[in-house]
Parts: sequence; C-alpha cells; structure tokens
Amino acid sequence: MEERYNPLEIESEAQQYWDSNQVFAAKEDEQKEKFYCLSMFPYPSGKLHMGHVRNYTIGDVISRYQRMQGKSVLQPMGWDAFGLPAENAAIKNKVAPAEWTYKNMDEMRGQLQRLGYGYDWSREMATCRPEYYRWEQWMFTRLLKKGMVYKKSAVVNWDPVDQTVLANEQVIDGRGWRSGALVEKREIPQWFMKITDYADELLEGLDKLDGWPEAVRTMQANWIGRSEGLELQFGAVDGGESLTVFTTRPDTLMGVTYVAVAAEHPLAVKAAESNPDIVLFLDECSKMETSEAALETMEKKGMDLGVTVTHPVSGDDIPVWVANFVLMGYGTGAVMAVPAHDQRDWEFATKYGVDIKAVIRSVQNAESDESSDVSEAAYTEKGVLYNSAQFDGMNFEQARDAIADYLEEQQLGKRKINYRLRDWGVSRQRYWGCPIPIVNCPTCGAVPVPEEQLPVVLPEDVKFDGVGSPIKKMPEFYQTSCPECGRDAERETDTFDTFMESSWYYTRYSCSDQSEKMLDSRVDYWAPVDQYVGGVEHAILHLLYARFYHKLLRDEGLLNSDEPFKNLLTQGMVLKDGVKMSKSKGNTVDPQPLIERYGADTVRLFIMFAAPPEQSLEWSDSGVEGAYRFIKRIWRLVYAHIEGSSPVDSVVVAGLRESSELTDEQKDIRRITHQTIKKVGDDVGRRLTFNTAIAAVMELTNALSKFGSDSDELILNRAVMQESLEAVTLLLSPMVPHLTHRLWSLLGHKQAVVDVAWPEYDENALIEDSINMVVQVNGKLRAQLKVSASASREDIESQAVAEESVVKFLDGKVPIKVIVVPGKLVNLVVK
RNA sequence: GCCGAGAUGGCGGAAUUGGUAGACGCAGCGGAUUCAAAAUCCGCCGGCAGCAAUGUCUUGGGGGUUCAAGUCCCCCUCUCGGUACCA
Repeated sequence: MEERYNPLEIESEAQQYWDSNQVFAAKEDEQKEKFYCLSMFPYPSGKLHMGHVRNYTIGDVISRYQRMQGKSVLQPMGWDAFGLPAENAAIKNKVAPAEWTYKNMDEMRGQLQRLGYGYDWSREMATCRPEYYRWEQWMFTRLLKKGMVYKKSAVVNWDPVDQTVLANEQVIDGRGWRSGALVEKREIPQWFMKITDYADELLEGLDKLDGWPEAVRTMQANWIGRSEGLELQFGAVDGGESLTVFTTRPDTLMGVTYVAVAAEHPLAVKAAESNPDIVLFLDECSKMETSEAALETMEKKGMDLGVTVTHPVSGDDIPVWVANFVLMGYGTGAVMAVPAHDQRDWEFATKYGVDIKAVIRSVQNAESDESSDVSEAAYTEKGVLYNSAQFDGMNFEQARDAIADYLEEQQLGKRKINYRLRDWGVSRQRYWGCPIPIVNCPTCGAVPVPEEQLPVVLPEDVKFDGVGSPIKKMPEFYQTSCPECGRDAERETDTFDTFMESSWYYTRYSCSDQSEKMLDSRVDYWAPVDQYVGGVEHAILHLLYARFYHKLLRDEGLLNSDEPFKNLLTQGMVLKDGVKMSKSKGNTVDPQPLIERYGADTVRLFIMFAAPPEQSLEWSDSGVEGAYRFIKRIWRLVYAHIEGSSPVDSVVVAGLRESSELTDEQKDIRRITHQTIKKVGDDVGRRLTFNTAIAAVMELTNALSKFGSDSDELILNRAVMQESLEAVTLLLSPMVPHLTHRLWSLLGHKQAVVDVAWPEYDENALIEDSINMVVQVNGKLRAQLKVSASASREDIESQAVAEESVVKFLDGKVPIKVIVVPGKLVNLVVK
C-alpha cells in the first residue's frame, strides 16, 4: 500500500473497473426489487456548474446506497437539449444551435464521467434527436384526435424592432433585452393542452404523494387553485353586450358598484370607437408586460367606458370600467367589483371616486343597524348581509345558496367550480425546439401529420441571426402538401415548449433503444421513478406538467401508473458569498480545477458535507481542503492498520459479535462503530441528511485515531480496528466510491465494494451500562448525573437532590414537582 | 402583489418526537515535529463578569403557551425560490 493518497490513480482505476464490468448497466430483473433513481437531466449549457455537481452527487449517493440494499437500480442520464440559450449562443458566437448543443453535451458528459457517477450510459438520450421527439409529435397527434389539444389565440411579448417574440425573462422593465424597444402585447393563435381537464385529479393526487415535500404539494395545490363559486350575467343595456363574471363571494353581489373588463374585451374596443381617450388607454394597456408579477405590482389603472350593464338582482345600472389588471385570456375577461368588501376594488374605487356600498357586517353587529366601517379599508370578513333586499340577514352560506338558487332560476347564473390553473400553451415561435406536427391547409384547416410521415425533422444546418426563426424563412421546410386533400399547404413553423420534452423523458429511459414505439412493457418495470432529485425551482411547472403528461400516457394505454415520481427531493442552490452563483455576477466556481487538484471524491464529499440537501449550500474553498484532509486521514488509518501486517481474517472479525473477552476500551470502540452504522443507515436511507452521516463517520474516525495510537499487539485490538475500518469504508462508499473501492481491496476483500451489502449493526454492541443524565432546577441546568441503566425513577430522583450544586439551588425548599425524562434529564420545580 | 421556504458562534452547519443549544467541519490562537517550509499531530476556541470554580446572557425582532421553547401559537423584519415564453 502506498503511504500517500493518490486520488488520480485510484479514481481512474475504479472507473475502469466499473466500465469494463458494466457495473451500472440496469437490468429488468423480476427477481429483485427495482429502484429507479433519477436526477433532473441538465440543459447542456456549456460546462457543469456546482449546482449540477450537487444534484448528481445526491442522486448517485442514493443510487449506490439502494444498490447496497440489493435492489436492481436504474440511474440514467441525458440531455434536455432544446431551449432558448442555444439560440442566444448562436447569435453571440455565430454558431448553429445544434452544433453548440452537441459540443456542450460532449464536454459535460466527460465531466460527469470524471466525477464517477454510476449511470447506465447505454440509455443516454438527447431530446433534440428525432429518435426522441418523434414520439412526442406522435403523442401530440393522438391527443389532437382525442380532443385534448386545441387552438386559440393568446398574447405574447412582441419586440417591434427585432421582429421577434420574447420570453418573459427577455423583457426587462417593459423593454426588449437586446433592442431596448418597448415591448408590445400581440395576440397570435397557439396550441393548448387541456390540463384543466385533469385539474381535479392533479389536485387530489397530491394527497397520495406522501414522498413529496409538503411545501411542494402546497404550492401545487395553490397553483391549481380550485374554488367554488358562481358564474353570473350582468344584462345588456340597449343593444350592448351582456357580461359574464365569476365570483367566490356571491354574498357580496348586492354591493357591486361597477364591473371591470380587460382592454381587449369587445365592450372596451367598442367604447373606444367613439372616445379617443379610451383609445389612448387601450394603447397604454397594449404596452404592458404579460407576467403575473408585473401585472400584480403595477399601478392599477382604469377608465369609465360610459356604458352600463344591468345588475342581475336589483336591475340597477352598473357602470362598466376598463382596467389594466383584468386579462382577456384568463376567465371571462371581466370581473365584478365590490369595493366595500374587496381590498383591491376598494383601492380602485377610492382612487377613481366610484361608489362604495357596504352590504356585509360582522356577526356581532347582525342585530344592530350599524353599517360596516369601510372608510379606511374594505371589510373582507364573511358576515351577515344587509342592504341586500330579500337576502338581508343571511350569513355567508345561506346567502351563497340563496343567491345561486335565485340566479339559476332566473337563468342569469350557475354554480361553478373554477380553477386558477390555465390550459398549457405549448406553442413557441422559436427555432430550437421540436416542430409541431401540423400542416395548415387552406381547405382542411389544421391537419395532424400522419404517423408514417413522422418525425417532422428540424433542420439543424441553419443560419441563426435572432430575427425570427430560420424555419419560418425556409420554404423547403414549410412547403408541403395537405395529408388529407393533397393540395399545397404549409407546415406549422412553431415549435413546442421545452417543458414538453421534460414531461416524459423519465419514461423513455426505460426503453430508449425502442425504435418501433414510444414506450414498451419495460416502462412498467421501472416507472414510477422511486426517487427524483432536482432543484426546488421546478416545484410547480415542470413537476405539474410531468404529472399531467403521465396521466395522458396512462390514458393512452402506454403505461400503468398514476404518478411519475414516488419520492421527491428538492435540493437547494449552491451559493458563493451568500448569493447564487451565476456568470453575470462572476462568482462561479468551476468544478474542473478542483477535481484535477483533489480528485472527484473530495469534491463529492465536500458538497455532501457542507449542508443538508434541501438547504442552500454555501461554497467554501477551505471547506474542500477539510474534506481532502478527512480522506487523507482515513487513508493513513488504513495504512497504519495493514502496513507490515496482513488484514484480519473476516472470521475473526465476525467472532467479535460473540466475544466476551473484550476490554472496556474495545467495547467502547465497538459501541461507537455500531452506533455509527445505525445512525448513518438512518441518515442516508431514510432522512437523506448526508451531512450528518459524514459527521458521524468523522466522529468515529476521531475515536479510531486515538484507539489506534495505543498498542495494537493484541489480535482483538486489530480485529476491532478491522471491523471499524470496514464499517467506515462501507458507510462512505456511496459518497466516495473511488477511495472506498481501493480501501476495500486493501482491507483484504476480493469482491468489489460496489457489490457488497450495506452493513448491519450489532444490537448487543450498543448496550451501555451507565447513562449520563442532567439535573435541572426550574428548567436551568445545574448538575450532571451518571446513573446505572437499570436505575429506577426514585433512585434517579434521590441521586439528583443529593447533588451539591442542586442542593445549593434548591435553597432548602422541597420541589413541588419532579419531571423525569428517562435517559435524558430530571427537572426539579420549586417555588 | 400572491404562493412557498429560510434566518442558530468569526464562517458552513448540528440539535430526528417540546427535554443538556453550538455535534462535525472551516477559520483563528497556542504548542509539538522540521535547518526551514509543506504535510501531520496535540490543546484552546459563542458574548459578558471572574485568577478560577462558577455565574449570567444568547438561536432575525416583539409577545404568548409550558415544569421546560431553536423547536408550538400570534404579530413583525429581512433574504431566497416560483409567479405560467429561463430551465
């Protein structure tokens, strides 16, 4: 054995062993329990960053641990290869998006391999390959025929200078990021998937996802936003339009003093015809950002349209306003306003001098004649109705039902369940994405591309200048004939949202070599994913779309499970100096030089040690140095143990479990060793707190350093040491697989550590004769107590009150209460 | 704005079910080894008071529940993630 730890030599040897023995090739072995461990696949952006290293190390540790549990493990890797950054890079570096993407994949694949992750590389996929996206196109055409897909117009950010649709992140303070031009809203026809048809199932399914963080389930439930309410009509006045609105507070109906519509609403457009001020206002609204955050935080503005509608109960004329915070695309494009009982409406009404009519008062004031005080703010509590004609005196539930009954009878409204969730718009006016398999025929309309003509291949050899998508200017791409009537027609040149690819990739890993169909029976061996690992930033969109798509696949008969991801671990970000690492801030740490200097094991160990996976992780160069020291310390411990003598035979080590000849010191070491095995098993297997697992092994090695410095002439000492060092090796092997691959062999084993079972602790070694307890007086720590493990409550109590410092603080008084927490503490309460 | 999460020594973090706050590591200080350095080993290491024993304060801020609160409840501040075309 070399005295010096040499990571480069050790790591390349271990990796060669795994590779030449196909150790991580996943097999559909029906005799074994399967475990599908998946880390979110990366966007091939260039090089790996620390966030990737963290994500993939967590996944690899879990995979290797599960393998040691005897399971048949699948841990695949691939590339989320379509997306906006490739287009940006293309503009910047004058290189085609495809070429840039493939180059990055090669670079990053090499880095992943250098880090020693146990992937089944034979299943690698890239979503930009036609072999992959053809099935996505195929599925889309199936869904279209089924009616799960439809076309409608929706707004996009339009850059009038670059003549391009901008992503929300490309709009900065209302301007295009490159041109600086004021962004305009533009309505264009787009494809949508009916995720709202699955809203209830997606919501109810959350209850069963007990392997998911509660926070993620809550966020998804709030995102879906199921609410029960009433949809009702405000009637048309002399030839105008009637308006439909939805409300969850029908009890406030009699307090409506105006109705607000979106700028694109027909009523607003019509009113503008005769009022230039309204034209100006609508024009202002068309230069707004489309993101929800921008909408909610901007100044709320509106204008009286000078038209009225009829209140469905009172028959009063209700003025119609146009407001910038009402959106045409969501709901009915109109809302009823109750300034007395809704804070946003109150602020709007106060600002523009619209009437405020209070109709709800608190239950306490129900019998009085007092009005609710709405002079400073809206009264938003549920209460009792007044000023509400036949509904006076009713509480919320009574009024809700009575008003719903009344309006349904009058055919002016109906009970409705509403969702905040909106249908999924999947069209993108971009080049670097999966072509939408549709032919637009002047005669037949939108026709799906027939199965035998799939895939519609995206041309990769293009010039990309950032002004529109190249395929929109390529007749050789878009000119085609209609699959139905055979006449000249044009292909759809929009591409899919990239969430489309990431919504089903985890199923395709089960059969990535299958060229005849989207999925085969192997998907039901592997799916669902047992452990999914990725950033918390995907808590809503990606994870909700994937859950939706899984149900679509199920309902197409392609697989047999309801949910894609059984357990979910949402990992925190990697920070430097307290802020997120990013190129723009110039605070990134490149893993490559660290791997070259310290080896992959040190980098893996540090990133697992520095913080629990769900928390953000503060990067520390000196912390890496510490991880390296720890590895070298283990190396020296093993070196000292075996140098000059051979490893202790495994029969002798096993005999320790039955031995009655151990000294107290030997028993102590065995107790610490087996406590550590127990704790690390729990930390790695159940809690997924790898940082505390590593800390526990550090404590064990600290104890071993002291133990080992004593005479080790005795065979029992050497046996205890051997047992402990083997435990250290096995417990750390998921985190530092290369080091432990070598150590296990040095400790005298023929079998590779990767094939060894996770260790089991010896219950008998854990038993302690005496226990330390603390004594408190009035909750304050006053003494330490060593009591026998079998001591009774009375023994402990009498020992406690006899302690010198306890006597001092009791000050002659007799405790009025004594709390004994077994094995922990005694609390004496005095007055 | 809304939804979700977080805040503990000089720093990263630990405390798993309400029961010894600060495990483990980093940095720092002192010592050993060395011609010297690196590497390594040993010791100390939250604030205040004290020679010390020890006392006292302390988990973002304010209130509360409890024999006992970092942990539970209420209010507030700040930071981070998401907010439907970044992935």
